[in-house]
Amino acid sequence: MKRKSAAVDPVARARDALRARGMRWTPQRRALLEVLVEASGHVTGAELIERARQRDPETTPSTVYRTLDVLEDLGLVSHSHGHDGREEFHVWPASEHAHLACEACRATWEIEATEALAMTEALARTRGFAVNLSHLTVSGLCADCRRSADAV
Amino acid sequence: MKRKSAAVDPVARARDALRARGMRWTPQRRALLEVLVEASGHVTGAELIERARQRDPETTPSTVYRTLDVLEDLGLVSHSHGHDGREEFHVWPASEHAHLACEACRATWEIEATEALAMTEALARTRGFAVNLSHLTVSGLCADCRRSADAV
DNA sequence: CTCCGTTTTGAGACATGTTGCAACAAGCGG
DNA sequence: CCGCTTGTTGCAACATGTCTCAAAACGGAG
Ligand SMILES: [Mn+2]
Ligand SMILES: [Mn+2]
Ligand SMILES: [Zn+2]
Ligand SMILES: [Zn+2]
Repeated sequence: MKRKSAAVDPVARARDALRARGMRWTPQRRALLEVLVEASGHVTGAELIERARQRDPETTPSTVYRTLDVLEDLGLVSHSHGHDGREEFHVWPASEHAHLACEACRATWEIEATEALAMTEALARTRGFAVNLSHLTVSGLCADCRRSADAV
Repeated sequence: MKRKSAAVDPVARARDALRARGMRWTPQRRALLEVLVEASGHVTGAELIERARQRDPETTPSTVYRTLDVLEDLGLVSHSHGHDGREEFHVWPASEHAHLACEACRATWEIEATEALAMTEALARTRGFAVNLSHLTVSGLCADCRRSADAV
């Protein structure tokens, strides 16, 4: 049997968060939330539209993008940027992390907060700057690709 | 009187670099190079098209973007990404640096290589990863905006 | 100077978002 | 259940790039 406890279901949590701010719970938002709970890893806006259209072919891009903005304001999703600079949404990550991306082989890795501490600490100390870790993508050459490049 | 010495003029340097690779020196590329030498700071592709059109209204976007790619391959320009993820080109920077961007007030700062060393070193040591510093943009809240946020 | 192979350009279609605005509808109060 | 208020949607236009392909032209050879 289902319980209506406050925060078990992410969809219900989103609904409550919206209503708490005087915003509305619409079928379009509900549909996107359902897509998001089934997503994992990093997903672009275009991919989310695609998936939402499988549920409802009437799905409109502008509504999806606007909803993603709202959800980001509520802290329910976050985004970083892929190689092309395109936004990639990150849904309910297990832990906050930054991203590492090899420009050559296009592989990516996640950097946990502890590993990123050296950098965030330095910027906090010297500049009082609070780094948005989830938004951060560090690109460059991974160990393997670096070796290949040296060989040339 | 003008000298044809190898590398004084950035435009000539670009021309030589292109020819050395069997690529061609065209009026379109020359025009963009002339725009670039007069640019400073960070400039988006759209802005460069705009400026190129002041010289030659026939300027075509696809040609500009392709030329920027070529120049980046040659190491003559580099890009990072602004708040919206849009590419921002950096022309012949005095020194290689990363970027710091406040999400609230939209101010930006440059981080010199020495200051970024803490991070690049850590990633090199733990992962053998070579960070592309010029491409890096760290976003978050600057000291001032952090204070304002706390006050709320 | 002319010819030719290869690179480059420009046009147009396409991809991915963003924005203004009028119509719509969620949710509240009566 | 009904009507309002106000947040939301969908459309269309716009912004910024990317990609394909035929036509143009750079630059070296003859
Ligand atoms: Mn980039
Ligand atoms: Mn972003
Ligand atoms: Zn790699
Ligand atoms: Zn700020």
